[in-house]
Amino acid sequence: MAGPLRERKPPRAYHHGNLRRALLDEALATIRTEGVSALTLREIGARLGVSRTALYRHFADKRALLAAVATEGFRMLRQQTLAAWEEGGRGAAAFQSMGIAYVRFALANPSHYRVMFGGFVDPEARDSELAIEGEAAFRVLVDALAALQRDGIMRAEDTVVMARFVWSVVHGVAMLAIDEQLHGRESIDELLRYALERLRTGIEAATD
Amino acid sequence: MAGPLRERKPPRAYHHGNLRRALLDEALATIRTEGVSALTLREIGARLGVSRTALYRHFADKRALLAAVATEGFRMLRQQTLAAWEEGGRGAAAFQSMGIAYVRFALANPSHYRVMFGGFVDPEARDSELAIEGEAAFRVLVDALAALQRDGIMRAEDTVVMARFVWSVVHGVAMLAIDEQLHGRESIDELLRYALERLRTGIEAATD
DNA sequence: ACCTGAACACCGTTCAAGT
DNA sequence: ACCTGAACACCGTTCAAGT
Repeated sequence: MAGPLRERKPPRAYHHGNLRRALLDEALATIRTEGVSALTLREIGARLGVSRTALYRHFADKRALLAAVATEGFRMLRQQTLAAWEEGGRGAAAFQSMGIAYVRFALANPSHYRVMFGGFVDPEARDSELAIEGEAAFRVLVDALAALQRDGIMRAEDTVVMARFVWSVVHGVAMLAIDEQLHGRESIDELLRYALERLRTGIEAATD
Repeated sequence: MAGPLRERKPPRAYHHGNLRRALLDEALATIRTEGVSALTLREIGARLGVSRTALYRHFADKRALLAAVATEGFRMLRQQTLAAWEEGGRGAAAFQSMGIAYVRFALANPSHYRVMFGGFVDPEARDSELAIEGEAAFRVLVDALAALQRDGIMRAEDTVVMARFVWSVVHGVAMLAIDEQLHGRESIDELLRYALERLRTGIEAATD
């Protein structure tokens, strides 16, 4: 549990290169392995062979580091769900793909996801980079839904409320999966498949 | 941010009474106000006018305190959802009431909810009190769903998978609400109403 | 039994100083 | 600019000791 770690770089050498990126990666790895409450700035520095205070050149404090993790997470999430929507052909099938991409992101990046939604960053400053990225990620979903409504594929109800509902479903599945409340990958896939199908029958426009 | 707090009891006096309960309540209050990452055992002790180490008579360590919070949360959740189901008449309407009771519990007890699902307690020991209470809370949902399936009200699909889906929906709504990703209580109510209605059209048996 | 006080090995953060 | 090392005010936890 303890034991001397340290070195990986010749001591006394400046870090040179992208320390900010290295700090984020090291933090992500620690969160994934030990959980976010076990994250310490000192150990991150030690692992990178860098002074304890070097980090403050790149982040104001620990909260700022976590905010950066969350911001990056929302950006990745937006890109991946948008790619699924566009590459899937922007139709009903693409909407399902978006849902799969969403949960897949959470499973592949549990550290990011936990920080994004674990209550570690307060959603204060409405104009912060974090808030902006969060909004942008949500807008991908709203826009896709609006397009499907225009084509008469989805029910013509309040788009934002519908989008929040869809978000709740995939967020719920992702959270339970990360929390290990579901048991095993197979069980997660089965739930996701079922959820997306029942979501569809719940919000699709009647075809008869 | 700092400032001397302390006292509330004559110093040097033994606590007498239910210290365990007092410790839990103080922890809950701090989590609600400052967040779980700001919870310190020393401050809990100080607030109760008790030694820093008195806590170890009732909990093995900080994780055990959090586990107790989570366990209590699952017990309350089970009682409240079960009450909604039974008092609602065990039908389709009662099922909706269960959903409302679930989200209401989360909103009324965000400290409990955050600890239950925030990744602070590892879901290790399968036979721990925590795991048992968690299973019991989930079983209320499974049993209700099974009853509705027997009456032909719900689709005759895998009950556990269906239950996990329903859980995902209410869990997603609850989490987003606690995270302040929705904006305001009115918005939360609107989403919950919509979600429960679309959940119904998604999983109810066809009536024609 | 239940509680205390000192001690230990940690934290995040600041700040004067080095290159 | 970017990094260091010492220092400060905190943590969780242990342990001998008190009632």
